[in-house]
Amino acid sequence: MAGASWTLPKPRMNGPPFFSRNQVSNALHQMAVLLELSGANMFRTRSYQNGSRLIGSLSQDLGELVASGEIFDLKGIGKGLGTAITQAVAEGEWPTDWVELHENTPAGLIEMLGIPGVGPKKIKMLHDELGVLSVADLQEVCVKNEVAPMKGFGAKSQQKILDGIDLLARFSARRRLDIGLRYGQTFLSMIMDLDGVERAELAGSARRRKETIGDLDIVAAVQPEDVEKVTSEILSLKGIADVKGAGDSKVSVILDTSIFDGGFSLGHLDANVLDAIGGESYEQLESGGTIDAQVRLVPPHVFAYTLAYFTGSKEHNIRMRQAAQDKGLKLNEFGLMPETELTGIEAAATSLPASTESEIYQHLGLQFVTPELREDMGEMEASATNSLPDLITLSNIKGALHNHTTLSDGEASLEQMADAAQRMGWNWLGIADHSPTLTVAHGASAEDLLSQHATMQQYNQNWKDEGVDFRLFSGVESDILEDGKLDHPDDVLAQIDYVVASVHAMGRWRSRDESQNTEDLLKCLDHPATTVLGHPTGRILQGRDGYEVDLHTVLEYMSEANKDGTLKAVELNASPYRLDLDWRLCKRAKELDVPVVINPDAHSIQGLGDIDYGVMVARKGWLEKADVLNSLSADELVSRLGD
DNA sequence: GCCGTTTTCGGCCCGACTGTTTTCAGTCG
Repeated sequence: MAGASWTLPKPRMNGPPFFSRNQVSNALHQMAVLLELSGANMFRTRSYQNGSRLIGSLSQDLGELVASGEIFDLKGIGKGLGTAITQAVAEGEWPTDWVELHENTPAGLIEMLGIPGVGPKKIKMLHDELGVLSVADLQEVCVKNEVAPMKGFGAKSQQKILDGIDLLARFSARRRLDIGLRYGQTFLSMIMDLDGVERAELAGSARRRKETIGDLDIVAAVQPEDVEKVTSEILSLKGIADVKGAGDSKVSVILDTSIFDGGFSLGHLDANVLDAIGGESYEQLESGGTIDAQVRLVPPHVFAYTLAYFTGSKEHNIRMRQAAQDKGLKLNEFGLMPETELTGIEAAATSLPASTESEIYQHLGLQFVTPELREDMGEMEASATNSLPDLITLSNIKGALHNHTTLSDGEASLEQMADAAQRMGWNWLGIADHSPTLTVAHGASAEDLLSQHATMQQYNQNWKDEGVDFRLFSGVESDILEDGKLDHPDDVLAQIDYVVASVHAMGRWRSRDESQNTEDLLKCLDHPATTVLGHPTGRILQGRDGYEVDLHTVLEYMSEANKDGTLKAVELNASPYRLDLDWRLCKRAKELDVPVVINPDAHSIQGLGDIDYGVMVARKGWLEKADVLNSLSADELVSRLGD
């Protein structure tokens, strides 16, 4: 939890609204965690959690909702939370009890929540009875054998805590989507090949394409008489570093990189990213990393239910259960059935049959929800009214605008990149090398940029003459400088096709506050040459948070600008290290009619392949073909870019 | 703390697993 401060946000404005959506959402989330630790009623805790999600994904202006009192109309915001939020937003003051709870909760207790097998109740007991204030304290009292004699604990619990602390120190972090999928798909294909496995699928957050993944869940359909055999076959697969447990229905293991045939390599990393995630030793860290995996073995007739259940999310499952309840049915990982005396797998005998997840949704009168959307972010409502989006697919992609060549810090030449794009079946490719200010990335001079532009025009003419349906677009990734200025003279920018404007001076931007950063981005968008806002927050997953910025305001501003016919698009940076725009905001961009462009930000030929991750996130963000510039033909793009 | 046409109280999703107990509490997903 690097960087988590656990103080309530400070007001950034001098008048209302004193706090932004993100700040209120964060405050509610922190309150939920702190309430949990204080032993509060779990349903009360959940209210804060729901409130946090609700406010965080709000599309309306929070200041206006508060001013008009409509905040109380939101489902999930009642008298308590509504009053607290109103006080904060309108007056700049958090409720006294919120402040006190923050002041009275030692930061170490929050950190202890990360230890597997240790939850709020145990932390509270350890704190109250042994005075434990931190993970280090906890380790000490365990070693001194002071935990085992406590009521409700024992020798095994004490050891489990010590193991958990060890695990937390060794690899506490979640893994990025690309790494998780690499492990997941490899392990899955090994399991599918086993004798006795009839079907198997990746479930969990990997299947939902979350940007990071905690552990892998795989569901396998196995006849009961084969379970024992399959279990032992799984345990003898390569790549298993440790076995955490193996029962009748579940095998729990830890995988390491020996699972990969060709060894483990991350490929090219640009200097910026490498710096943020810990330098040269990073690849070594990843190649020594592990990931937890659970395989659920279930009879074939309950497979679809178990797959749906373990795909989650938890929030989506809750909504599904409520939908079942509304029909007088009970939904669990074994089936969808009328209330019965039977429990567990026995009750499955009374379940409505379903061999696919679609049938489960059908039984509930719902449209099938694709796994990426199962986050309770509006998909249940859309499903009920048969209005889920027709999501973009990889085959809709005809090109991308933000890629690098050897002119700045890319590994491949213009020719090699163009060739690779054609082999991927693309019809066009945009090159946007770095601008002069970014010296670490060998930012190209105006002269070199214009020379590259001339070369591209020549190639374009040649392809046209040869009847090849492929075109290059010349852009630049311009640094956003002080006051939102761009990094080349206007007359230079006017000659090329487009500008991707991105922030790279992260030190400065991260030290400033949200309103100032937002203001500078808006100024930069005012420049007529600015076409695309590149990696909008500058975050590096597992590396560093982005700079503070109110992207809702930025997107609304872009939306207004687009009404004049000028093109202001937001980038969804497809690098698995970034995935920035966040999927939660893709949906907002879509609602505002701000075009999204999925950009691999490729620094090599292989880097173009990162488009896959961009499409995954775009789908998770509800984007359809028409919402994304990548689906345009070269001619259509020319007309969108204007003169 | 939220919710409600069985509405101002009494519910709130559900089950497995673990380790502790001797019928259950805590944690996890």
